[in-house]
Amino acid sequence: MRYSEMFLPTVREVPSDAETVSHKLMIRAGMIRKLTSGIYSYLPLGYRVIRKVENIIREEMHNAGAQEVFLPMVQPAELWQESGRWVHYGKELLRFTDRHDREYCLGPTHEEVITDLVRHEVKSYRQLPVTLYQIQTKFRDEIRPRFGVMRCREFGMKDAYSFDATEEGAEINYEKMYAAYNRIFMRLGLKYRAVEADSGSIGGSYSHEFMVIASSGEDALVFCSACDYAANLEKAGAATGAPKPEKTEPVKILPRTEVHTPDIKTIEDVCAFLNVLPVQVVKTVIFNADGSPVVALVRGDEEINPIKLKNYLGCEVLELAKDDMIREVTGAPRGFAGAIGIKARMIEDYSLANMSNFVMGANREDYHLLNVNRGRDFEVSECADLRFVREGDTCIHCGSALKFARGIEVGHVFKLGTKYSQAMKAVYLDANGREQVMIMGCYGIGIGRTVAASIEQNHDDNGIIWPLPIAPYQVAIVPVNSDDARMAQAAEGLYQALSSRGFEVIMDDRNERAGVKFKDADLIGIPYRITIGPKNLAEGKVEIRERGSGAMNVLPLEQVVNFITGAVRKENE
RNA sequence: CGGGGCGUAGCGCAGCCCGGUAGCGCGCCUGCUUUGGGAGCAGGAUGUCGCAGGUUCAAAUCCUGCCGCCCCGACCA
Repeated sequence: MRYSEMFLPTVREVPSDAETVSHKLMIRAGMIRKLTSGIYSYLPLGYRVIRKVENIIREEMHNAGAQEVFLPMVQPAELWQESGRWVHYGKELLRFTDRHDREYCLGPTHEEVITDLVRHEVKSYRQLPVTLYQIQTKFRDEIRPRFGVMRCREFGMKDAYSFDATEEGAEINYEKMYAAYNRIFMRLGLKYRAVEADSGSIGGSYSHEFMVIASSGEDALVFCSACDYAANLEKAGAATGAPKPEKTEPVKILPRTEVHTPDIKTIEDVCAFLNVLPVQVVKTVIFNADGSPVVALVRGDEEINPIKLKNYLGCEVLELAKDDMIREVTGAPRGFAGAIGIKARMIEDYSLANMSNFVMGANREDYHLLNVNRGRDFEVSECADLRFVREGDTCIHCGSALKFARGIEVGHVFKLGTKYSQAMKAVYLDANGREQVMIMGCYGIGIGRTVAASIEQNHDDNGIIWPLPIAPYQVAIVPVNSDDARMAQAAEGLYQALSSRGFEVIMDDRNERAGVKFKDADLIGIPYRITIGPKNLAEGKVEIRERGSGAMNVLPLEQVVNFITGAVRKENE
């Protein structure tokens, strides 16, 4: 396209409310504009990239046997009441009423709608399995939208849903999608990692997140330095038993004593006051699990991972106990809780395994206990992995050291099981004529977020560096001086030649100085720039520069088409 | 929802403390010059100073209320 005719408003100055590189560059490159908090318009350049990503996803979905549908965004409350999420989804679900006072919501995801569709049409095992997907705008009323399209309220998402008659079938579908996702993110040219994840409010038995590695990422991920284990920090399993140097002699159990610790509440304070190390202290944390108190014990230098605890308990809502509940179970204010005599269900983390003669709250205001020992002083019947792993911890699979990285979650695959099909009665008749509940899976990719993640990974000081498969245009033609008839003519010739062969080309025919054109071409990240300048043109030559590597080639006009064809073909391999 | 900040030309900002004709840079329009990394000169257009109310002879500036946006936290596929 001719630049002079394009709606491509690039800006030199960075908008003051942009924080991340991708947000700044998407605005500067004229890809997006904000309408209101967390809601963005895509301009032509941005939308071209979106469509490229969508089409790659479409191809791989079709290869994986999924069929495209298009589901409503406005959904009736009844459906959500049936699944139970009208109550549980919370304020992220934007609800409203129509003129008849009927209740609706904007779809933040589409399990209910798709389950409703399939339960009406699928009656027999002969019709299964079926996998459907759509690319839709979702709305989630995020508490705090940020980072441009990375975490916004209205966003484009590809979501696929599989329905199977058998567990084995569901597994196969999950594997198919997992493989398709790997192909998608590979084709998009992203450095990513698939990690084990918690399934969160979508529910279901297990899931993987696809994380694009980026220092600006909102999520922490953990991976093994030796084997291929990788997990979300929330999910990452800690090796059982605290790593302890081998002990030669049995520990002498010392008599328990109570010490006065006025206003000493945190582990840090306790350690300083009693001159002990955090590894000699047991942290006693009281939670409110669906209204009942639950006590979790962990070594003083570790942190409780509430998601692990929640999954262990299988409760609906888990939060830190309020002061009155703490007083109720410990008889003391916050800061002095301990295991001895506490009135609640108690679970200890594996990190307590080798501890003896440790420090603990006394369940009495301003007192702690020294030389507490399990068995003698208290018993805990339940033991589980409750703590956050830390960098350097041992891998639960191979025992090597774990490493940390930051990532942007761009895709998530869930094995849902029967959570929705059960609640919404999506059933079929099996070969024996018996009614069975369908087994579901769901698989999402955030489109806009994927684009932003790509920019986070592919940019320099001058702007975006698009990987060829998602570049909005492949080639930019820059005649250094558009007033010069010979340059303009050469540019026009190349433009026609490349366009007619199916390449996507921007011809910068603006009456701007060369510097401006170069800056814009760099900013919007076009992979190949063909510069037509006076000296080279006098010899019938032009210059081709690669945006990413900066590699430069000067070659005769008539070889340009071949060069670009070859370069694009090579990239696609 | 708690804490903090901001709202003045299309964009980025100054002016506000200490009330007195609304400014700068970029962009935009016109002309001339210039033309390989965001040009120079000359001329020009553009504002209900977020909204509402109050104080005052006089409010961008002081006071009250509201709205919007951003950041930190809590929360969350």
